[in-house]
Amino acid sequence: MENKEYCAFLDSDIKEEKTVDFVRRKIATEEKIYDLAELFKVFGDSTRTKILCCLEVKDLYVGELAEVLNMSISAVSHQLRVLRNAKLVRGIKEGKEVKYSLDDNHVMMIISCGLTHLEERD
Amino acid sequence: MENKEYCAFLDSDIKEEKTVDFVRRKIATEEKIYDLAELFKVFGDSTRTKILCCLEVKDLYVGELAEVLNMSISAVSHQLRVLRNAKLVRGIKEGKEVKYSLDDNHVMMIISCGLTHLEERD
DNA sequence: TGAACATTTGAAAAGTTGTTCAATTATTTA
DNA sequence: TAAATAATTGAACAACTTTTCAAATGTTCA
Repeated sequence: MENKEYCAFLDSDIKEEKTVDFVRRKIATEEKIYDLAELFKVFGDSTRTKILCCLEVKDLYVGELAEVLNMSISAVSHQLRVLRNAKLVRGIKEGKEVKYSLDDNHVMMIISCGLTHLEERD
Repeated sequence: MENKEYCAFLDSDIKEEKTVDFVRRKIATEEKIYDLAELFKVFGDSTRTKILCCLEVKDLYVGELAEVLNMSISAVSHQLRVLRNAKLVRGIKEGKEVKYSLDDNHVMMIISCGLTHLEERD
């Protein structure tokens, strides 16, 4: 900074340094960005996205989901665990069966946002 | 359907069949869900999400992004291509350098949706 | 209690993704 | 024109993900 009026070369160096620091200071924390990416990763698989779309229509048992998706019950169950861990769906035991439903209303908001982008993009 | 009043066993079979068909009919097309998952996959990596957060603060050159993220220029460039293909960012050549910016305003809407979910979840 | 059913779980195989390294392209400037 | 700089690209490797298969868990009901 004290070199400002004496040396144009150093000055431009300092300016660039500032841009980087400025951006670093303004963006969300490392941790928040990591969590955000983890959340989107969950939406980033068409099996899981399809499960979410199904559950928006109607709460469903694991076996029903498997039938709709044309997939093995085991594969669906594995994906349901991922969705459960991300708190996107919830499973409630009803006798032998487990009925799944969307866990909160942001799920469909996020999906709608995505669909809007797709529509305006193409 | 014509068995309805004669056979409870068959009837419950038919009901279950209907649920599956109902859900299948109501959800978005296979293709739309696939595209949606592909879009979210792009957000599902913390390097890329961080790039988007940086570009929200300020348009930046590839080298500046690399410095902010503390990554190689090559790694950043590879990720910028993914973001470009998804039409989330745009690069404009300025001499030797390329200045990147967010391609549309849904990008930050999608990210905000995600952040809101995270905040209300924890 | 034991058979039948729905779901979950763990491990392995097949496929995908992200980073690195080296080479290439494109632009500026000496 | 040659050297320097910024960015892109392709191939290879390591790390991770998704599905499958087999086994385990938990619940109902005969």
